[in-house]
Amino acid sequence: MYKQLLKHLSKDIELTPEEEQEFLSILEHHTFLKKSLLIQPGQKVAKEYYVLKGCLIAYYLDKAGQKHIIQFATEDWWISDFEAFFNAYPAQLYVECIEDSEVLSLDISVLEDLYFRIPKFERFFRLKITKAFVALRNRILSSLQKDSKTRYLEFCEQYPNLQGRVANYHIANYLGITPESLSRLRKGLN
Amino acid sequence: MYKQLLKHLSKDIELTPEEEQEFLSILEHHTFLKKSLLIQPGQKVAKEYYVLKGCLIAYYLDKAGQKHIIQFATEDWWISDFEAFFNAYPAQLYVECIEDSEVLSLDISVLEDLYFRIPKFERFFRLKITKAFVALRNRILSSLQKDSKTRYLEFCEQYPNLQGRVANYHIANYLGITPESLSRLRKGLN
DNA sequence: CTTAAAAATTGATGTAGATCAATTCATAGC
DNA sequence: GCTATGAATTGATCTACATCAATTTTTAAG
Repeated sequence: MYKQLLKHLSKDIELTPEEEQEFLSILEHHTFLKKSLLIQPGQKVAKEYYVLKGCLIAYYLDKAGQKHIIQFATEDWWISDFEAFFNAYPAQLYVECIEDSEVLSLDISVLEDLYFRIPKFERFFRLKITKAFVALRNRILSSLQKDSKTRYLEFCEQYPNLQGRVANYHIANYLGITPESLSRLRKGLN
Repeated sequence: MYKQLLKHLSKDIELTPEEEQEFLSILEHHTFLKKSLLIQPGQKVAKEYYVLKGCLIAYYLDKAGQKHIIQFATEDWWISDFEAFFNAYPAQLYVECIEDSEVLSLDISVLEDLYFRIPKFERFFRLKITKAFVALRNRILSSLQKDSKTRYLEFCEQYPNLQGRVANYHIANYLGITPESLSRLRKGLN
């Protein structure tokens, strides 16, 4: 069941079988239906989520109250509300399932405790967020070269397995354009 | 001399005097003149840099060969080429001084070694990059609400100490607009 | 202080993509 | 299968910002 997850961990850190078991033991398994919310503003406990199956969207609200998609997460992705780590809440996060999904969750306080006992996990999550940082920075770069056709093509390349699974208006939101513009843009690609 | 840096570390981790000394001992001190480059493509060794004094710009190149500013770093900021950590180089980074600057550097391989000996440092840099991630994500949010006047005002709020130190064409580049547009936009603010 | 080079401003014009409105297409519930 | 609701497309128009070109202002060097 969790073979994929352990393989995923083993790319960055080497764990003993006991450590693997310890990690698995602090995870909680959930199934969420399409359209349900994993994270929403005002939630008391911060968690890390690991997607086993299905697809999630992370939305952020800006000051104008607009939702913006900042990330799609599918199988084998981690997603979390990093602001919660610092008890700082300028922006507000929603995480919504757009497909029925299976997810593992990990309470931040339990995770912090694990970091102290087994620093290898601190290493794992440091590497993970560093990669996320790089990916996010590349998104800023591509948004600065503000040609939306190129950005759409990059999106398709980057998420080939999302074709047909994610609504076009979600993709448009992610790209920062309107659904109408995306529609015209796609038309122009044939 | 390094009081500020130690204070900075102590916000996130508690170090013994010996650990503090060990950390300071692996740092190298440099002074760079205005317009010199700390990091440029093709550089063999990856480093972390800590700005003691002055101001640095991190530029990235996109596929079209255009430089885009993705970050300004002043006193007490860390800056580094995270892609180098993974030996992956899709994007190319320049870090340039726009003022005469004093900088401490830390070799990545030495740092990795330190992580194993004293995991607290892994913790420190995990927290640091998590904060950087949050800041970057907020930039994406503000770039999605693509009203450049608002974005400029946010920039001014976020970097109040850069007023007059950074050229307007650098700010325009950072915001993803032309210097002409920034000029008109600023005019409209009076 | 003078001069050259770089930065900032201003003006005129063009364009990508927004907005608003209407229509067609797809999906889900009965 | 039919109907209702949400998604996607298409068209017409508008606007923020880009681009190109010229001018003024600032900065740095001799």
